[in-house]
Amino acid sequence: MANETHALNERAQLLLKTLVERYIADGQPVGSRALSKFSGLDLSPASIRNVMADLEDMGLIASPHTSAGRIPTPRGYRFFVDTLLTIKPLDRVEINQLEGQLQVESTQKLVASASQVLSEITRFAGVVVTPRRSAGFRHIEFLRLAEKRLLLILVTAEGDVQNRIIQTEKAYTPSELIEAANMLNQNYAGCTFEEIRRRIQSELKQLREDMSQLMTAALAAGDQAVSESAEDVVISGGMNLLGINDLSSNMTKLRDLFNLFEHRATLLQLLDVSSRAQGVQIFIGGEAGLTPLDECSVVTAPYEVDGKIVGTVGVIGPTRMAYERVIPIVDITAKLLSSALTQR
Amino acid sequence: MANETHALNERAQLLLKTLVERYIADGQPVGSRALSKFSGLDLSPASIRNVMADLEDMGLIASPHTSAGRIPTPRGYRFFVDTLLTIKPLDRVEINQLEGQLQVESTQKLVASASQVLSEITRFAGVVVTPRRSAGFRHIEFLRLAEKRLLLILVTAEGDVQNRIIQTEKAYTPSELIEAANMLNQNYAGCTFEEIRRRIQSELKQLREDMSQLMTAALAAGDQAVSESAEDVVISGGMNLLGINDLSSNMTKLRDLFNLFEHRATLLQLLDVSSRAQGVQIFIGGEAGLTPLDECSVVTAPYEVDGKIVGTVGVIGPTRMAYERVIPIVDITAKLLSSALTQR
DNA sequence: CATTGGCGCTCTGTTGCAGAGAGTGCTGAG
DNA sequence: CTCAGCACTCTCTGCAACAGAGCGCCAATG
Repeated sequence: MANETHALNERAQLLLKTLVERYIADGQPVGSRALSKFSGLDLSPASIRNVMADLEDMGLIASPHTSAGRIPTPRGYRFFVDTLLTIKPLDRVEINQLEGQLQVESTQKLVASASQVLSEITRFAGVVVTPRRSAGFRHIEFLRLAEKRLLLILVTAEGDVQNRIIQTEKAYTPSELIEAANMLNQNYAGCTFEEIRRRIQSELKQLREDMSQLMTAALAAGDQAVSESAEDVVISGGMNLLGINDLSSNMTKLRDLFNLFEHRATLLQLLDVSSRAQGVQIFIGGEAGLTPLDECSVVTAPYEVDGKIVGTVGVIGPTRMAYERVIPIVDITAKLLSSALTQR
Repeated sequence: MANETHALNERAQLLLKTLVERYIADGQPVGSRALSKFSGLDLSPASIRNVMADLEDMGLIASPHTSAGRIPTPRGYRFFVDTLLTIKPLDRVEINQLEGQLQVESTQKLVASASQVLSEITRFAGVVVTPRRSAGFRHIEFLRLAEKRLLLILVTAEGDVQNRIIQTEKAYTPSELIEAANMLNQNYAGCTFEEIRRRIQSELKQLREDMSQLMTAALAAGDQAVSESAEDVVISGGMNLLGINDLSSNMTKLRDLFNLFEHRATLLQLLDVSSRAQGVQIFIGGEAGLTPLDECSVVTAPYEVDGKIVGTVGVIGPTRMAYERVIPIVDITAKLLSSALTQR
């Protein structure tokens, strides 16, 4: 027993690799005979059994019961994706296809379509964390709808547009509205609402009474607009997971999973962690500490605007997924999203 | 055998009613003994068996196999909801609860929250068809974002706000933009874009060249905004259907159902039909002609704006659902939605 | 000493079978 | 018309037997 240390010899690694690949392809436990056929090595099943016993001792594979083949453990998957996996880059064609399906009209649509594209192309669930907004604005405008109803139009620093209808106590004249908008735009564009509030507070006495009312109403609406469109997670194609028999065998587990989807908060936490890392990250099984994700893996990649990470895209699927395909897809999607968001 | 005609005598009706009620409550086929216990009539199981045989002959109930109890057929359900069902109106409390959960901020939110409320309160899937927009506008505004980028703000006749970013070939001055917006607002407010297009075409020569370019860009954007926000169906809580064992017993059926959800077009067709009727409508099983809805029922009610029907709300659940609860819920939701939409 | 063929062991999945339980249809009596 | 009783049918469960798959171990081999 020389190889009980962490260093797997080359043969053991190759065997583990083919075992994982075959299991991902078939979904069936892999036996020594099958492995001897597909490994490429010219070894008899008996020899392979010895190696498999070692791999099992190291906690990389396990057998569901004495007389079935072996399947990878979470640790086995981890070793596989970390050191054995050979990812093939995407075709130019596939990249174009991805790019073509992103809807660039607005940030919201962009994010939603990214999630949808991921789910469609991988046939798993696509998730995207929407960018956290900096609470500033680029431009503000009032539009008179009715006697005492105003439409507040807010162009955020990211170039996104928000609308809010506000009720006022007093009826403002068009010129008053223009004056107020001008004042906000000229003096405070780029500031957060908190900053504006502080500064206005100190200048309050100089403002006409009616104007200050309008200002505070606008600030409140702005705050609300920003907080409402805070970080959130968009999930597409959750239904796809129904088709995965790895999961659907266990109805309760599946329902737990969907429950997790509805409670976005916990999911957000997981995805936030991933946004601290640089490239593609992979969470296998319950690594994230979320039990409902027991037999799932999460593949994520952060995306950025102007070089700053603002969110995360990813895919949730069964642990037994074709990583070599999913990883580049998530990677490219994150990059496409980054460039689409930076352009605007 | 005098009662083989369509006229069910009172006793048979009562028995059918309790049978359906018990089946809806238990989900188990109902046998003659159970029926004799719960019907309230003082009959022995043997007599009841005679009546049940009649009901089976008429196609109102059926047995899954020789020695199980009976379950209602689709025709049985239909008869039940048409003539036997006693619906109890909602509590004041429940109505308030419903009302409280509707988010009235915008039409979109209102519709989305209606769907969500329905799904949460019934624990089935909630569906709402968004109102088809009349293609007119109430107010239009241009906002300068950058050199040649304008933000077009469109307040629709329904009071909804749409934004569109348009690229122009020429850089317009603020005063030109205001002039263009004023012209559109003063002359064409309330018209459809098609009308405006026709009228502008004839007046084209009188317009300055650069202005006409801006106008046509605005019209195109307006058209797009309107067509994009055409009729659509919003589905909430599709996941709820996972919990229904009536359906989850059959994974394939469940998947078909979710496929139907993704292809909104077909669903839209069904819900459109329902909008022609006046009050609550119930589609049982495949009555709608959609096979994936085999073991489902759809309960719908149209909602209106200013007395004109503009959309449909409803619930999709298992055929074995508590109609006496679901029907008033859908009914009230439609009414609340109507009044919320009419107020604005 | 790594490799290999062989043998016994264990576990699963399927099949056949018997018995219990549930519910029906029918019949004959009140 | 109602009802008790009886035979019949169908499902469900547990049990036993059996084939298949795969492993571990051991002894033989180059």
